[in-house]
Amino acid sequence: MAAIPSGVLGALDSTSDRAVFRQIADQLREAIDKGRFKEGAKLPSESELVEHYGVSRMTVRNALSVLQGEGLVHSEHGKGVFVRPRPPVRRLASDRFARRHRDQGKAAFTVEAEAAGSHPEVDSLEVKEERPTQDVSARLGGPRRVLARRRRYLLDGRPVEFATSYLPLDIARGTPIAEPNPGPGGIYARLEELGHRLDHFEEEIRARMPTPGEVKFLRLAAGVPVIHLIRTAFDTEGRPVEVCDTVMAADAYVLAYQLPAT
Amino acid sequence: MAAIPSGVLGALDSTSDRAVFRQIADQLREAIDKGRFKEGAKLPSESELVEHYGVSRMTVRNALSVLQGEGLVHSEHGKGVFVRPRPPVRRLASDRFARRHRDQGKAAFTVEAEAAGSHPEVDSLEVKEERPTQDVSARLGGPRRVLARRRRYLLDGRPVEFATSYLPLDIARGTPIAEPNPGPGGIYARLEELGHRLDHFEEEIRARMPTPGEVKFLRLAAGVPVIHLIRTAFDTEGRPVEVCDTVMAADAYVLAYQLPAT
DNA sequence: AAGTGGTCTAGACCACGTT
DNA sequence: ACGTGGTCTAGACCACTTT
Repeated sequence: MAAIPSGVLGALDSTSDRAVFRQIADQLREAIDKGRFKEGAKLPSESELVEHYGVSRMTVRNALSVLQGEGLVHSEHGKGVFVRPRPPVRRLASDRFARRHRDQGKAAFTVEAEAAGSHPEVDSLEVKEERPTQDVSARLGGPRRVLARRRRYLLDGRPVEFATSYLPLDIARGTPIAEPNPGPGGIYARLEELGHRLDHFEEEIRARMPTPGEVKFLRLAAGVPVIHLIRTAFDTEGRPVEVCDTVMAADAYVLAYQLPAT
Repeated sequence: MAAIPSGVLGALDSTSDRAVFRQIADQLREAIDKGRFKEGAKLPSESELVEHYGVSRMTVRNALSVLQGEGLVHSEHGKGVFVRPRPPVRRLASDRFARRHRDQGKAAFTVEAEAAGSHPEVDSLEVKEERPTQDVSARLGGPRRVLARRRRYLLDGRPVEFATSYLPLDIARGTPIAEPNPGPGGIYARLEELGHRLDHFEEEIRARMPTPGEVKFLRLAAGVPVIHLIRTAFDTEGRPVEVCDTVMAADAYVLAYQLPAT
């Protein structure tokens, strides 16, 4: 067991009334912030920290779990605890649904990811008719049944987003929208071909900790929240024609919007 | 010590390879989801859970800390562990900076909160000149010094948001913008009076776990992320005239935007 | 085989809140 | 005084990864 290089971590202040595990967490956090442990670097092992600070292992683990909760580090069984690297971030611009981005043969996600040098994938596509939740139904004007399109997006093998689109059956049934692959330009292009010219979108954004199911499906590290985005698309007659419910790994996204000053 | 009512929590599955503390967390989570423990209700005490499941106290605490990390429960020293109630949510609409909302004598936050029946407060106002971070400087076109306006917003005594506005000195120095109270309509009204008619805003949104400082300042419960919003205001000549850096308690906000389909 | 983190036990003492 | 959660110890055994 290697000793911890001197100067990297300090000593405990026994006169302080701050809990020992918090002091240890503070020192590790500071060392990370100051770059003494760089992104992806391995922290001292639990037993090294036990020896360095002269405390029990549970106290050290308590300190490390604080940092995990903050999203600063992640642990790998049998390997160690590492400073969590920041994954590449996907920027969603407010013009991402502009008609001009809809002309290509590929989905917007694919085009954009390849432009950024990433390898995009879409999986777990499910298309079925179902009964909407009360919230989705209300947003769509009260239909009793809807078409649901579910898919998961991955960048370079990492799942980053899980989305479900809901459309009223009277619009979507029997159209390419009900097919797994709706064709070039996606369902928005199909909606316009069906006479529902899109007028605007409304988006609602929340952030929260993920459910255990979301942790699994998005392979989220500890301390990573999700962004929950609900978008409603309106046609030029003011009718809501689609609700898209999206859960995103918060460390993989930055959302950008432009607001008028008028 | 009261026994736990039968039927509320099940028994452990010793044949499962799922860790015991996870099984306990699963059962408590399910009981909360199904409403067997309602918002604000007290969970069984640690010693009750110890007795019910026949495990050690650390195992029970481990289970409870899982739920805390998910933001489902919070603990109060000496009192118990409670299902975390959802605080009232503040909805930020995309027209919140429209000129028509700027005519009143009060700040937008105050007007809106009172309309919603809440008691708004603004505190810890600090106005000073300082050297901007590299990021803020770049967004403002590269000034070496800026005016910084810091304030914290509270609703019904609870801090919900902490914001700092940065403005180039050549615009703000010696104007009402550099005063603690910039007057009716806020700094955007003053900017327009100074000849910087506002054209549009750009907002960037991220979500992450809070730093220890943010936890303290916003009195955040465990398992509550923050929404980090950076807004840049542009005048009609295309010049960035303000950058506002805002950290919000994620459980107190929903952001709403409207996007054009063009 | 050796080192790492993951789980669990059975205690102990303390600080906080209520009765 | 008593029940609550907060902190800490000193072990134990296990599962995973690397040597």
